[in-house]
Amino acid sequence: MKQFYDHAEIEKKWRARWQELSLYSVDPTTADEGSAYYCLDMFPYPSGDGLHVGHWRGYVLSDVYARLARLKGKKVLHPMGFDAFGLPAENAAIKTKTHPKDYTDQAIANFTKQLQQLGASFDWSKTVNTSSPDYYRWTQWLFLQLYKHGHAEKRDGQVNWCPKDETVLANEQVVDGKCERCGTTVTKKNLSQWYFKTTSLAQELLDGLDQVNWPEHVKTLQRNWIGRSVGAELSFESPAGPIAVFTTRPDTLFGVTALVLAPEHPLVDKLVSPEQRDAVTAYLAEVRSKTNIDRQQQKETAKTAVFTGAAARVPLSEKDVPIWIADYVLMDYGTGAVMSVPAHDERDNQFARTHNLPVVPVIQSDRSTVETDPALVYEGDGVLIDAGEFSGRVASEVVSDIVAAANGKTVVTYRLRDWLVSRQRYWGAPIPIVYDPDGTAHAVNEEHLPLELPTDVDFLPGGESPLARSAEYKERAEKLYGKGWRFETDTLDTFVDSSWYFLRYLTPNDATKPFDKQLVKKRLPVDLYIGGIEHATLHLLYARYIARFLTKYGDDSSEPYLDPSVAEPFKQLFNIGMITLHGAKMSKSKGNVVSPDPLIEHYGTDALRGYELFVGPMDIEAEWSVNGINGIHRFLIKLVEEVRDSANTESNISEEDFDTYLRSIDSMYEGFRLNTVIAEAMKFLNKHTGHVSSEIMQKFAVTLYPIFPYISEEIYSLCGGNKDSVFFAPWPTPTTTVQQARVTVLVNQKFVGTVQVGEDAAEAEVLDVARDAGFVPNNVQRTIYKPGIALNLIAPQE
RNA sequence: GCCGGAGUGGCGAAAUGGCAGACGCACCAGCUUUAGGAGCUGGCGCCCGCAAGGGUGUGGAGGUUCAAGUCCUCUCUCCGGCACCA
Repeated sequence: MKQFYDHAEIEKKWRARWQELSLYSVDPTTADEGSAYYCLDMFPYPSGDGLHVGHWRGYVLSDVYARLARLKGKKVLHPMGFDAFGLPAENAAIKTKTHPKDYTDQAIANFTKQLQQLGASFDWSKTVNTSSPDYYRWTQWLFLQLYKHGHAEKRDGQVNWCPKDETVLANEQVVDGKCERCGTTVTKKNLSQWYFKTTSLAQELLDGLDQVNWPEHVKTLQRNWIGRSVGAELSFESPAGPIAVFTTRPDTLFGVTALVLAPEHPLVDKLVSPEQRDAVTAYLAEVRSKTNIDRQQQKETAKTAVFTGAAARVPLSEKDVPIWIADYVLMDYGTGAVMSVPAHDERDNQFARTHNLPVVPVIQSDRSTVETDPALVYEGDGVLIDAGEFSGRVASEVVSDIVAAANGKTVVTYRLRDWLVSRQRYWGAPIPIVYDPDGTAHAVNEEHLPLELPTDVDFLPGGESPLARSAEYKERAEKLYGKGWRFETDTLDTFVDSSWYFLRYLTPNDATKPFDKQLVKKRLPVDLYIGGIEHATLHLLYARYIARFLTKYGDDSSEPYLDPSVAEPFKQLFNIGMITLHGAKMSKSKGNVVSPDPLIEHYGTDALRGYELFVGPMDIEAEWSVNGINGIHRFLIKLVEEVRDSANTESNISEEDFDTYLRSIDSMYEGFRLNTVIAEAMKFLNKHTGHVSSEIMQKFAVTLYPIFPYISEEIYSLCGGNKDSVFFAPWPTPTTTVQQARVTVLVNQKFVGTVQVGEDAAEAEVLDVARDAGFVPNNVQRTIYKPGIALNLIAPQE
């Protein structure tokens, strides 16, 4: 049968035709607001390993929606580019002793070729490459705008350090205490680094989630990551001055038995008494030697801590409590100081019991009144006891009174940390900062952008940026800015590159500005963004932050860089389920990569596209098994055979039949249920084999085109489709009216079947239809009709 | 611990509260054959039965309803995320 479906021939023919017609190249300026459709893939990191069948799934999915939108009359922008800076290229280059640029350019060439095999409708005239100076000059420009508005700043702090990659990492890049890229256990280091102040937009980032059509679990991940909590800041007097304490439970103030500071708290040194000096010094040294992992593991064990020798006065109660230092208190959350209430907080309780501090219950509960076990912690609500003038009142109801009486203020705190963007690596965009001879930072002049990567360096990592070893880079700074001036030698996190690429796709070659504000307003937000869940708290958060920044701040005038309508850049997000093999994500290092090449060779691109979608629901992980592709292939063969036969067959397909099919797949396409779209198409063909007329087949081909573009073109043209390509065909619309209501027929309260009737059908009409369907017994005495829902027939029992 | 999501044949999975298992894979039987790991026809949840047919069935226990995989309550298991965040 194969001679009738020569996929290689068909693909070759139509690929050439598409090329000739420049079908997928879109001028973004032509669309009006209503017809613009932006279908975006999370752009890939071009690794030398190439594409596997897992990568395919997302690109096929986005292509389906790009083509579908086109058939429905949209002016579709469907670009593809490369997130080309980053560690893997650098590491691969080190390993193979090539330059990262050569490695990357080659990988991009290879990727491009492989992406073209997909038969996807990418507009390659819009492509971007983040490692190209034409692109990263604008990444640097972006940094300078953030700097100008106080959103980029350099500061000392304890940072996550990956000893293997020899670079710092952002909080989001540390997963389970390990480096997201290489899995090495992350350690701490004190370094002066550049940060973007994501925390200053935390509330906006949280609120914006309510406006986007994203999967609920992704929104939840971001909400958890931002981690808003409302509490109060109270001031405790100490010998070293007032100490601010953040708490979410001001109602437990009277139960405070200690004040605990983070080891890095600035007042530690001033507070320590001479007798405790040695003990504190030893403890701080011990803390410094611990990794994050060590520190976290104490959660289950005892809490280490040391007494400072000083005391603090608790507001309102005016009691004096000891001041301790413990590493379970984090300097970068809240104020770095915690009021310890062991009776009503699990951690404080562990701490207090380890160090023999008193446990004082101040909220009455069944347990605390009856029991005397200090290990019992009651975190719920209740009536206050031993709480001065507040005794006898309900804890949750006196929070604001206590805050006011203690001269505190209500504050909101976030778990989100600022985004650490410095990297001590070579293959990234140089941070456009120059230091004067005194070491003061200055923005690089915009006319000096792009600040290009020096090429005269050995880029082996060594704990400081390879850029610091470049003689040329040093000379360049002095030449431009004067003797003793030097450039910042760290490079930017690659997530900065990818935080704005979707803006650049509209004007990828504009040498005068990073993006066109008016065009962006017209084309964004992105209508459909497709990518993996792994970016839920990385890329998606960073890109939202940058978009927020650009819509909030502007050049010199009051006008923002971007129209506020783009504050949420991704209107709809779809998370593509990963393809696994033997339960694991495909990767070359695990050796479980399935290449698409032999499958394309044997079954064709269309069959592989279809199978990628048919393996299961698109948002669910799917285990790869090659067996199923046969079924898709057989369907395509049948399709071609049907076309061969259709010239001289009489159709037995009513308009209703086709419309029923059409309505089903329409709603399935809408709901991303592409596995069932394919199932419906199979069902339709199976049912009507031998009886599909050319006319119906033409329409059928259009409905299959988003998924199977090559074969659809072929059968469309064989059936007399009179356009150059299905691309210009209209999406079929139903010609018949639908029978809206499905009415249930019951006899003596017992279900006998359902009938389809018009939405506002009268009882008599429903009864007629039910009788025709054989549901109505002869001896019906009475009928009860709930319009549009159920028809109950009462008949005497035999 | 907190927050999400999911449990349906041998497998991937379908099912606006209305005849569970569509569609496909695998398997079985028969046919065909120019070889088959090709094609065609039929069968295929489980139990009883030669069959017609009957019973039973969507992790478990209750409930709502004429009717529940679907809605409600409780519960078990698995997956994902966050977690010493005050």
